[in-house]
Amino acid sequence: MHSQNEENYLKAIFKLSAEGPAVSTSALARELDVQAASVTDMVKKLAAKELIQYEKYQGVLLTAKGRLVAVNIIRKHRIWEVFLVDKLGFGWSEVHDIAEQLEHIHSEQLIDRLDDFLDHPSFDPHGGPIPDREGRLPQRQAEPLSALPVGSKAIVAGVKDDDRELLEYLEQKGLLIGARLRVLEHLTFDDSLVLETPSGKWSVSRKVADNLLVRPPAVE
Amino acid sequence: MHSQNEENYLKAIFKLSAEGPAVSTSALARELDVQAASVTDMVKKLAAKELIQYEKYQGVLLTAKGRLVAVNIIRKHRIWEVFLVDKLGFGWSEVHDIAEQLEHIHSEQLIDRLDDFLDHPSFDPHGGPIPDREGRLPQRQAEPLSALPVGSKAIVAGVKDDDRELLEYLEQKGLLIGARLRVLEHLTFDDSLVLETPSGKWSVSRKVADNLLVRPPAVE
DNA sequence: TTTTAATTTTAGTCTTGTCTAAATTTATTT
DNA sequence: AAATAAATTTAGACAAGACTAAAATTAAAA
Repeated sequence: MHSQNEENYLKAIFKLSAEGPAVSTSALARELDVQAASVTDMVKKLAAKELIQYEKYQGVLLTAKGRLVAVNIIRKHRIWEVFLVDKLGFGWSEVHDIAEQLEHIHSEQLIDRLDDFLDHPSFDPHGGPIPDREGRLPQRQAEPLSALPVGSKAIVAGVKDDDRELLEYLEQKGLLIGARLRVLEHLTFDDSLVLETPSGKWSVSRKVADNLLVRPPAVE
Repeated sequence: MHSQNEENYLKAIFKLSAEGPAVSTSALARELDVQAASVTDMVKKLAAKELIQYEKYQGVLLTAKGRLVAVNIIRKHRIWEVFLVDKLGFGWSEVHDIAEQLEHIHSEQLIDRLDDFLDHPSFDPHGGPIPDREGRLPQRQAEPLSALPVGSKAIVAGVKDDDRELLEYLEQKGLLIGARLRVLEHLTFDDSLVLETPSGKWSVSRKVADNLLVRPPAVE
C-alpha cells in the first residue's frame, strides 16, 4: 500500500509527463507546493520502490508500475467527481478538493461498485477521460479552443486544468460541457478570442482558450 | 483541522467513555493497538489542544470540544456505512474498514448532501444511532439479548460492536436487523442461550448475547 | 503495612515528510 | 571560453507518531 503522499507525487509526475518525458525537480516542487529539496528526498524514495526512474540532475520518469498507480488514482478521482456531481448535486467547480481526498480511499471493491452505480462513465464532469481498471484512457478527440480558426463552430468538451476559478468563470458564461460556440474574432494583439455562445458574446483570453477543450459539432 | 490520528484517538476515547467516566492509558492502548507509551505522548498533545482533560496517572476525559469532534466522526462513519450498504450493495459485515477511511474526509457539505441523498437515516446498518449535526444521538430502546428472560420474544435491533466475524456469524444464522427471535432456554452452566429464529434453533454464547441488541416486538 | 505486581510515564530512538542554508552541477551570457 | 545565473542536491533540523527499555507511581497481596 502506498501513502497518500507517494500517490500525490506519482499523480503529479504523471500530469507533468504530458509536457515532455522527463519531469524536473523544480516543476514537481511547483506543482506540489513544496521546496525543491523536499522533492529530491522524496524522488529517491520513490525510485527505491521502483515507481519512478531517477537520475541525478536529470529529472524523473514513471515506470510502468508507477504509471499504473498514478492512473489508478486519477481513475478514482474522476469516478468520485462523477458521483459528487451526478448523485449529490455539487457544481463542477466544487468537487475538486473533495475528490482530492476521496481518491486516496483504499478499496478496489469500493471503486468498482461505485463505477457500477454510476453506469461506467467515460468522462468526469470536467470532460476528463476516466481510465479503466487496466489504466487505459478513453480517447477524446478534443482540442484547445485556441487552435480553432475564426468562423468555426464547436462544442465544449472539457477543460485541461480543473482550476476552481476558471470553472466558475466558464459556468458564468454558460460554457459548460456540451455548450455550442462559434469563434467570431481573433485579436492578434493579445491572442484573445471573441465567442458567440447561447448566453451572448464574450471575449476570452489566450490562457482561457488554451484551457478550454472543444470538439467539432456533430455532423447531422 | 485535526489529523486522522487525532480523530481516531478522540473516537476511541468516546467509545471507551461508555464504560465509565475516565479512560485509562492502557484501555486506549488496547483499543488503538499501540503501546501505552505512545498513548501517553498523544494524550498530552490532545490535552494541549483542549480536546481532552488529562491528569497524570488518572486517565483522560473528553472536553465538550473533543466530544463534538468524536461524535462528528461517528456521524460520518455511520452515514457512509448506510451509503455503502443501501446504495452500493455491500453486506453489513463488509463496510467497517471502508467507512473507517471515509469518516476522515473533511467536508461538512459532503456529509450533509450525502445525508440528504440517503433521506436522513437515524440508524446505520448495524443499528448504531446516527448523531445529528449538533451531536445529539437518537435514542433506541434496545437492550442486550442477554438481559431477556426465557420465553420472551424480541426483534434484532443491532450489535454493540461491529466486529466482522460476529457480523458474518449472525448473518449466517439469519439474525439480521428486524429478525424475530424467541429465547427458548438459558443454560446457567455457561450462560449460553438457545434461540428460535426464522431459520431454526441456534445456541449462542454469553458473549454473543451481550453484543446482540434487541427490542420488544411491536405491540399490535 | 510492607512487598509485589500492574500501570503509567520518561528518556531516547526511528520513520516519514518537510524545511533552510550551503554546496554542487548544469545552463546561459557575455 | 570564462563568468554568472539558475537548478539541483547535500547536510542538518524539525514535527508527528510510533517504538523499546527503564524509572516512577498506583494498586493489590501477603
